[in-house]
Amino acid sequence: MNDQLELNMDAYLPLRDVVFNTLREAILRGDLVPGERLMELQLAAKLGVSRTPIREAIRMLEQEGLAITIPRKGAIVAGMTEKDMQDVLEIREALEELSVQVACDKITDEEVEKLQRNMKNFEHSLKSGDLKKMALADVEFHDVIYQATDNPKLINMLNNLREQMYRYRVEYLKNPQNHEQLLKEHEAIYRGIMEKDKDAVTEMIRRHIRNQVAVVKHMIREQEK
Amino acid sequence: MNDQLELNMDAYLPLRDVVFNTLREAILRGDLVPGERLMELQLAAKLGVSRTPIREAIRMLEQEGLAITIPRKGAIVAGMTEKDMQDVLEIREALEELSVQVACDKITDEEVEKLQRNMKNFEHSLKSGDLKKMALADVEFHDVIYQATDNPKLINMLNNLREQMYRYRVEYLKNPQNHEQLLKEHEAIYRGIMEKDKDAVTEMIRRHIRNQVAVVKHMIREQEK
DNA sequence: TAACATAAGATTGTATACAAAATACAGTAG
DNA sequence: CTACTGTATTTTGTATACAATCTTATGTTA
Repeated sequence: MNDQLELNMDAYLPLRDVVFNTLREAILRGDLVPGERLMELQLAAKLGVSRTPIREAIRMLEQEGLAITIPRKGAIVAGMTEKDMQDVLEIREALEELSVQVACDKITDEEVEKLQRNMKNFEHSLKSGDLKKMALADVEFHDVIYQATDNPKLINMLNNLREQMYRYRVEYLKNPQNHEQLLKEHEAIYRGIMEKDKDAVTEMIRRHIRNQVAVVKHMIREQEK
Repeated sequence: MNDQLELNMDAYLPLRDVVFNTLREAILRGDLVPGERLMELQLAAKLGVSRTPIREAIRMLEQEGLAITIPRKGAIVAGMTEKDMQDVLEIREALEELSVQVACDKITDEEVEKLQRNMKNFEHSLKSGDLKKMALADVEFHDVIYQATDNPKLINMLNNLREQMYRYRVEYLKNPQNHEQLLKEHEAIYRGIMEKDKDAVTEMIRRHIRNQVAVVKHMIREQEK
């Protein structure tokens, strides 16, 4: 059923990392759905490797919150209830606020320019109608801010939190009603950071996150049926 | 040299979890020092298990930031530079602030009572002079606040962040000069939460964290020599 | 038919075996 | 003495084998 599962052997990485990336993306894309069992032998056969790298990849997924394993019963893809999403967004709000505040202090002129470019790029992507492009452009916009914090651990956490809602993100972008709103918010965030107005930009990023809560929650409620 | 390494086989857990906990504690205690190599065969021999659970445990440590592995070269215990600590505390400050704010909204009367008990317990532990006791009582005090947030992901993150500075925590408590200060801060935090005064308690927890920064930084600087 | 016991099969847990890469080292040429 | 090269050793990467546990199916009894 999951015939999308295919190894990318380009890079000369240990198989555990290749398997980890493959499974991670499959989960985030929704090819592997919450609750689905991750059976070692089955995955090993499908990916053409032995159980060893599969097991190690599962340990890594586990620590990222993407899989849950019950000893001697096996691993399943972690689901996300409405409560889980609320919890994630609560944390994300705090850390996104932190990141824009730090960014106001540390961002360089080049990075501000890059932020502007990526904002415009996002605007273009909305017109293209290509969902993948939009999602990528959105990520790239926020990434400039993350990078500007110069705090690798924070960047890592934010990427992780964002990843957790990736499945719903694409759905969110499908609805053109959200586009104008998103664009306005990006512009306001950009302006705030450019002017290093911490209070304004904190308020903006807060709204930016909160606007996503209701929509994503609604989607989860649909899905849980 | 690390003869402290010993497996605790009480619980009926998969060996990977037992090994993970063992190594984690050894790292946090400082028995395994930053930069030290985690060699599979050596650890397997020392702990009396095969390489398989060792490798899986290392994958888990990696994801927690306690170990770093370079493909085909092996894993080493992750170190903490002054910059790393600063980064951790920056994040911790934001999440501790979040946790007290949420706690103000959600904490129950029983939990407030428990907070008071744990505060007094911490006070007693200071008088006892037992460092382990102090560290535990301190953890228990803050844990009440964490639990009150009713956000398991947040609790997990905060525990993880706190863990990262555990090695320095004990050193911090060794100096009696810090005791009175700590006690005052705990009292102020308790009072703020009891009165649900978000602004006050946010300010207090911020100070509580920041007071640790200078001291811990100093210790790292000593250690890096 | 329902409840249960039991055996067969499937799946995870752990150890081991073998392959590939990295490292250490000895010897040699310059 | 230094730099290099080839070899031996160590260490990690991956696959496989065997054991323990869990699941499922089957059949038996009430």
